[in-house]
Amino acid sequence: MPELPEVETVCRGIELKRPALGAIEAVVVHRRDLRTLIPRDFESQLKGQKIFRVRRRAKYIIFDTDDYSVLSHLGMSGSWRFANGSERLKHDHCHIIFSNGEHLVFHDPRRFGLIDLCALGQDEGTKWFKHLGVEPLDSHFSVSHMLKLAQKRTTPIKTFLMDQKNVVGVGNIYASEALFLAKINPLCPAGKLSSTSWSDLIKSVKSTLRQAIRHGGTTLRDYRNSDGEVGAYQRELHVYGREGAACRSCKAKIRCVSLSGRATYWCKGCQK
DNA sequence: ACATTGACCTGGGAGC
DNA sequence: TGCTCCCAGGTCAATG
Repeated sequence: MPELPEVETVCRGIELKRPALGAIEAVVVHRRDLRTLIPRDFESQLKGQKIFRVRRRAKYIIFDTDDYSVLSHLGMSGSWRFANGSERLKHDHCHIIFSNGEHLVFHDPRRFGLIDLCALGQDEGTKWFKHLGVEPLDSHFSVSHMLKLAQKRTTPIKTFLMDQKNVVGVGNIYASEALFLAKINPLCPAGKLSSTSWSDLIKSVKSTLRQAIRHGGTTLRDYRNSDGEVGAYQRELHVYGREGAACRSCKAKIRCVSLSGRATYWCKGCQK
């Protein structure tokens, strides 16, 4: 479910409450077998640690503690939420219990999510981060960089944009939305984009993601922030999920095609 | 190296 | 009500 704006929203929500949490009193793992196993010594390593920062890299949430960086990916259906008591819902797989009584709970029906641990600040060297591309809200996401990466690539630009080795954080919703805003056909081979098109696309990706963050992300079904609230960006979507509806710009019918097995929404009138 | 496909897992909605 | 089928915001391994 969650793309960059949703993950960013969760990070900010947790960071807001972080100063009041105190130290980790206990960690309870109910189910270890997520996308990979939660490390067997996860509970003992984190006990007594204090989280001093919550940050994001790509679609990963990172909790920096005294000695460790906890890496968490939400997969398609994962969430972290604050809970008061030790309530345990179906698919709650891990509770982190703080000295102020708050519980931070990882919930993930499909178990595509991930919780892992590395030494503090060593995240960039892990297998999860090693092959990640540039951050889309960073200055390194530039025309020259993307032109070079896309050189001779025949894969559709929409697929290229979603490949985390190129640029991170853009998933199925925001890829369609950014391409619509940039007026670029999602099927266009990545290597065929001119520098003008790349310039438009980079601006569109940045503004789409920033807007979505401002709206607290997109909730199509499951997504909730750490306080259990839904996002609001679903009301702003131009093409995603709107097959057959009239384009907000040219009134043509929004189309849906499958690219690399993912539903891809676009407007034939606007995106040449 | 690159492009494409299926697998991972569960739940919800559509159709019968 | 219940069954089957298809779909879902992500990533990775396997295949040409």
